[in-house]
Amino acid sequence: MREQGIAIGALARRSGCRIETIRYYERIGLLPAPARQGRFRRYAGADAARLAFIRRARELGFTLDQVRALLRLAGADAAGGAGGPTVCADARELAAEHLAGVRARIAALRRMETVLAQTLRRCAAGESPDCPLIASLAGRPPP
Amino acid sequence: MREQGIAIGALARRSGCRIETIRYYERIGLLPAPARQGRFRRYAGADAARLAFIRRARELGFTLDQVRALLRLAGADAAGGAGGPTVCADARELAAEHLAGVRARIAALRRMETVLAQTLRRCAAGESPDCPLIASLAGRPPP
DNA sequence: CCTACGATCTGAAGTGACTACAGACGCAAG
DNA sequence: CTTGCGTCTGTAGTCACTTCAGATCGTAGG
Repeated sequence: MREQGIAIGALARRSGCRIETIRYYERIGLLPAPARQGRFRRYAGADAARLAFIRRARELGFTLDQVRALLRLAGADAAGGAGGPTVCADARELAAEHLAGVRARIAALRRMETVLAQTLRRCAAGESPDCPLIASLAGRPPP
Repeated sequence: MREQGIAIGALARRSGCRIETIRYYERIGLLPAPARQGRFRRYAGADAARLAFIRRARELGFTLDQVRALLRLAGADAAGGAGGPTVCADARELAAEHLAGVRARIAALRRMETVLAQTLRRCAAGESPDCPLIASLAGRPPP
């Protein structure tokens, strides 16, 4: 058995994470330190699965601390036993909180979008002597 | 003339920025170093107006670099002259780019929201043996 | 044989926009 | 006298990476 697992570059390609990100996750303890062949990291299937989990969670906008918690829950889940419903309830709570945050951010961005789009329309109309965007930022309200 | 201008705390209250933020803006050159009375900063009306401009721009989501550019444009605008239309066109371009970015971020957040809400519904239903959220993060797709 | 290349390694520093903290100063009221 | 307030300076911490400098290794080409 010469080559067990894959190199970090291969893992990066497979996972869509960058090499530096993978090493960063290792440094902060999100990924375990993998096996080494000489000085090179070699990743097994479990490592790749864990990284894929992290990546999906990140794509949903979870913070790394939340990902850490979700990984712990996933581990408790996989360990089996009667914890199942508790695990799901905990995960649900975490996700619900995160969803609320996402919705708040959407709302904030939409308010920005509305004002920006409105101001830009008045800019494009070009009826004012001074720039409506600059004017409204300067606190000279539109008539 | 004993007391010219207002103290940093008063400016913070008036502007809605925190004291530390005001000093931070000064450090990075977004606000000019104000006059001093002894060791205390004293802000004049122009400073307050500039800070208000910054704050409104930040509320619309512009980055500090964009705010810097907008301030320069506002200055050029106030200087008067034939630059007016050019200034407005530049500001419009800046804002249009920013608006596109805001819309992209809204779209990304909405994708997250959709997936999160969907998964949470399946979680709440509680029909699966394992947690649907954990399962989907682990790459075990829903049936 | 020498060299260039690609992949990897380590450790440190930079990003954006603040926020927090430590420790000192000066002035007024109690 | 001491307490408290408001301010000062300077430094470091946050989040999730990204970038950089400089070293090391095996292999392929000339």
